[in-house]
Amino acid sequence: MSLPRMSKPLKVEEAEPKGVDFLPGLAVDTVIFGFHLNQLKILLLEYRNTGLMALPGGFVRNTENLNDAARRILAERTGLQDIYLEQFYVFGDLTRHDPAPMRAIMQAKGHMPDDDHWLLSRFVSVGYYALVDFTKAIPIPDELSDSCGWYDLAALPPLMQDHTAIVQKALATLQADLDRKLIGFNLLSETFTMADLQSLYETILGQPLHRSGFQRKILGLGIVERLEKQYSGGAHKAPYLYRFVPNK
Amino acid sequence: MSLPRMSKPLKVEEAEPKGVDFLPGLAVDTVIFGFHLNQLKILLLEYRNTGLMALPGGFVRNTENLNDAARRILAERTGLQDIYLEQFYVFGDLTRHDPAPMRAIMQAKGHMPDDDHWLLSRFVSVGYYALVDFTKAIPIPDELSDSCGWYDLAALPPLMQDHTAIVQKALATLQADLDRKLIGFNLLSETFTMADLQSLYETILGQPLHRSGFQRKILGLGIVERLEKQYSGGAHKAPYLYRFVPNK
DNA sequence: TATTATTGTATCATATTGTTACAATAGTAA
DNA sequence: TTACTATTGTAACAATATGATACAATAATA
Repeated sequence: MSLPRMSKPLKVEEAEPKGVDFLPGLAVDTVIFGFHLNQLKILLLEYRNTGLMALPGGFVRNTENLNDAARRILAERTGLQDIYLEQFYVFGDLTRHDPAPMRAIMQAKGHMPDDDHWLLSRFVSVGYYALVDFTKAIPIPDELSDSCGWYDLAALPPLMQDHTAIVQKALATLQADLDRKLIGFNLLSETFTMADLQSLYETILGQPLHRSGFQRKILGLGIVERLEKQYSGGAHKAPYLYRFVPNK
Repeated sequence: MSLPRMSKPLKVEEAEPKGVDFLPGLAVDTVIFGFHLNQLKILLLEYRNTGLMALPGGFVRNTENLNDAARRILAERTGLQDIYLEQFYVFGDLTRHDPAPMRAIMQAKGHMPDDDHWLLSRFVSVGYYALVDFTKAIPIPDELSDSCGWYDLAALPPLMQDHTAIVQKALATLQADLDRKLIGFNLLSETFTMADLQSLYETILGQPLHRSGFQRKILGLGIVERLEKQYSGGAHKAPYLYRFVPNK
């Protein structure tokens, strides 16, 4: 969650948003997966002058669809455009309500909110996840954040509120959806080797796969086309590059 | 969605709820599946003196967990207790906002709400589904409803707001989850024949299954135990009864 | 006792998956 | 040039799963 940016008519100096512009009590948090050097990564923000790490999140405007809000929030907070986001769970336990981090964030911005300030109230948060090409998705922190960057999923820092649990739930959903949807390809570059793809699957599932069967399975699905060979400089046979063909 | 019942200190006559007791803008709608005579059924309410048909739904108290609210709402509106509900989607499009049905419901109760009444504002609704034993789940309408009963999923009446779309999404989720979870058994009685179970699967999936392979598959999973034979009076071999064994 | 409808399971064919093996490289080093 | 190494693509076989058919074993009924 975040202090949302205002729409254009307001200046940055008035960055304290009016609660009346947003659906009260409803938030969106996004878990953005990337893949690099055989590791799953997620995007985290660091709230300015607080050391608080959080998922990119925000609030839903009165005038926008929920799913559109998720895309806007991701774009505003990380700079990532046109990312397909998928709902995976709604987090609505009372135990997730903890006004302390939000108060710290507001105080770091020079605000001293009353106890009944709308940003300190209970929020139900809709979780979304997305898969992006690590090499192309260059995150840009918004004005609320000291940084916005990739963190190894296997070694996350402590996160604000219940965000660690949100990440775990997103990963579980990703694992369950891996076979049914053509998820993996969004995490790789335009072209990739079969070893790249297998490594991705193994990393998501957390278990090794048989190389021969994996290749046979993927090729049998008819969802990749073979391109030229990749001469990478290694002392071994050069692997083919593949490309995902979506229209099948 | 509904006008929620108040907690005990208030009398039925004061049934107009105070918005301040609930999370504003957030609703829960439930799709309760049953199975009877080879047909999938769902529970629908009919709002009193309006003819409006709706899913059992309601609002989330400030003091309860979201998932607990779903169970409470189902119990209050239909009388069904201790039902395991599962989230399946959040409906948050602007197009679903239509104050007309809610105004009609309130007027039928003798209220004349202002245009800015909280119940007439936009709501984001969390969809939950559940599977219940048709023979044991006897729905009881609440005081808001003329009736609460089972309707054939294949021939639903027109529903309020976007509830038809909510039902469709719930069914799609049920179909997708059928193999991964042991869903079907909640829809049958304690004991059932293999033909009962196969019919259920065929109805949910909307396609016929091969009898031999189905039996082999289910028995191979080790999730049912065979009981005595069922002498049903038909002029044919008596089928065995089976029971679901959850601890496997 | 024959007939009928249904059930449980065997059987075979086919498809899928698990596993091993091996030829084909692309570099490196002798 | 010629081994040598690591990796890749795929064949080959086994094991398992699935699709389809067949058939014996009933419970009632006529």
